[in-house]
Amino acid sequence: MLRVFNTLSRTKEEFQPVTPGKVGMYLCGPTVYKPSHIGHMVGPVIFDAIKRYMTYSGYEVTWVVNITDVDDKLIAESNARGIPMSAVADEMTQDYKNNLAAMGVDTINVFPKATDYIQQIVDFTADLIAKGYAYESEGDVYYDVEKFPEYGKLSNRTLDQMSGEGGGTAERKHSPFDFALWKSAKPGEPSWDSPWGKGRPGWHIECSVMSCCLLGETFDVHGGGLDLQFPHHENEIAQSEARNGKPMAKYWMHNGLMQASNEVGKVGGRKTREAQESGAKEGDLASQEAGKISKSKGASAFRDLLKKFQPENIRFFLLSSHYRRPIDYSEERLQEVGKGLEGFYRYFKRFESVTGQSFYSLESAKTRLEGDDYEKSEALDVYPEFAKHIRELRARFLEAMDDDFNTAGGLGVFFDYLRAVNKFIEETQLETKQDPTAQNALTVATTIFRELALTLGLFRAPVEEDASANDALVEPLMTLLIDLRRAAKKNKDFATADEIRNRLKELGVTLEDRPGGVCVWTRE
RNA sequence: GGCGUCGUAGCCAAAUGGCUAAGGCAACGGAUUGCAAAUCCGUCAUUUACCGGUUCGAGUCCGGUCGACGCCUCCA
Repeated sequence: MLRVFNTLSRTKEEFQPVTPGKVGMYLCGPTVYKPSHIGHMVGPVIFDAIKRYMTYSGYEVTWVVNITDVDDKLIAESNARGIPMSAVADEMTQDYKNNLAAMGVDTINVFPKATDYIQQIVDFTADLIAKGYAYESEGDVYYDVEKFPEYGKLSNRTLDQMSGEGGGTAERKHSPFDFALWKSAKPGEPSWDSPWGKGRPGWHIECSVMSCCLLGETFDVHGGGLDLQFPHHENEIAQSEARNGKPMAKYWMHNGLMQASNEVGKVGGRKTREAQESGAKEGDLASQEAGKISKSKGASAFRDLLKKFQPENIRFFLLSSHYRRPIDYSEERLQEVGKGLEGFYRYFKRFESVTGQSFYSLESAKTRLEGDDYEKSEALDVYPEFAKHIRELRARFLEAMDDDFNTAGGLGVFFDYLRAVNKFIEETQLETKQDPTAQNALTVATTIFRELALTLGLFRAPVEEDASANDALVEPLMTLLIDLRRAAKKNKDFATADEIRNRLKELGVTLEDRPGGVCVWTRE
């Protein structure tokens, strides 16, 4: 039984979709005006794992991630670069999608763009005016927050609490908290026709409209970063529920934000504003503090990070803490996680050398029910203790994931799993003995591991080797060196054997002598 | 100022109020090895920032103190 933390109730709830067996999931995607940074990958990777796990659990999931391609920031960027807004949007959308593809986030069903829904946005806005929840003012259309009594229910605040806050010029608005559904166009700005004159959509309306068009008036999961809880998601609720008269989403899920420990300054929050107002005397200090990574300042482009780290390394890192917690970004942390990952890769090679099968080609169960069946395999029962252990590990993993997608707990189980299978190889001496019975048991155990790893989108395919590092000569040269070294060892000429190994190590190549006179090499 | 989150070992990080507080990284022993590497075995939190309370029982619930952070303004 899946349990999900719902921001609306601030508790974990049993997951029961609106329509049995089907799940509609909407994640707020980016405003495409700058290249994405690592913070933009947090949500997609987490919800990718959530979708995979839900699918594995037997749900048919439709996942929508929107692209907001019309916005003040896009207009500013377009002006700054002297190219059309649509060109900026196309370029950054491509960057975003490239990054998702690199990260293996390929489970998103629809990427709707706001500009493809202008007519629906106009209709939606007109509905809100007709129902008395919005009003026109000098070509703009505003949502009248006073008319929606539940305003603030998601972020747990009331209009009274906020009074004295909020701001900007309120001349055109009834209340400073009213927000724009439609903005009139200034000369030269991209615009569309509407009953209120030429203009463009406000920020929040596109999500209400596209989620409704694609997933229905009430869908199951609405996700996004914690920073979107207010005002974005609050406003989406106000718009959608006022228009449709029913709950917008059953479960609201918010992921914690990526924090940068020092390289990116603190950019949000009251301190900065105060610092600015008081002559920035705290500014320098504040910029040294930890703070969330923001695209409005300095975070390096994700595509550059991909040059330094394997996508799987980044994915493993993102899944190594619970999704609702903030996660600190640092290259050291990424490297540390990478060391842990290597143990898995080594095991996959070991598995292949012992059974002759590639881990990546194992056909594992696609659903939990299939897996329940598969784990009963008699090949495993030949080794009762091992069988019991493997089944316990699988149960522990599923238990962790059922409890609000505890990927960190699940990854912990993976390391126990790794030890179990390595130990099994030692105990059965599979590296030096032919033992089909033990090989079968190991294959079953490893296939179950693959089944679980795939629910997180991990270990789907071999990590790409750096093509430039391996030209056709490397393989035969390594074979030559290893043969020479073997001959030296046979003659007890360990000095030569060690020199070969040491000098290769200096070149970044590690030799490992395995039982049976086998020598394996790996490079960094 | 309002609302909220968090504080678990040297670092990272799990844990429906209930058995010995997972796991990773680092470190240190041992097995194995010609020596290594890898792997396995073992050590590494009498205790969850601090103080008090509720309870048969608290990392977990309540109150307070200290500290870190988020939102209230563009954000994933």
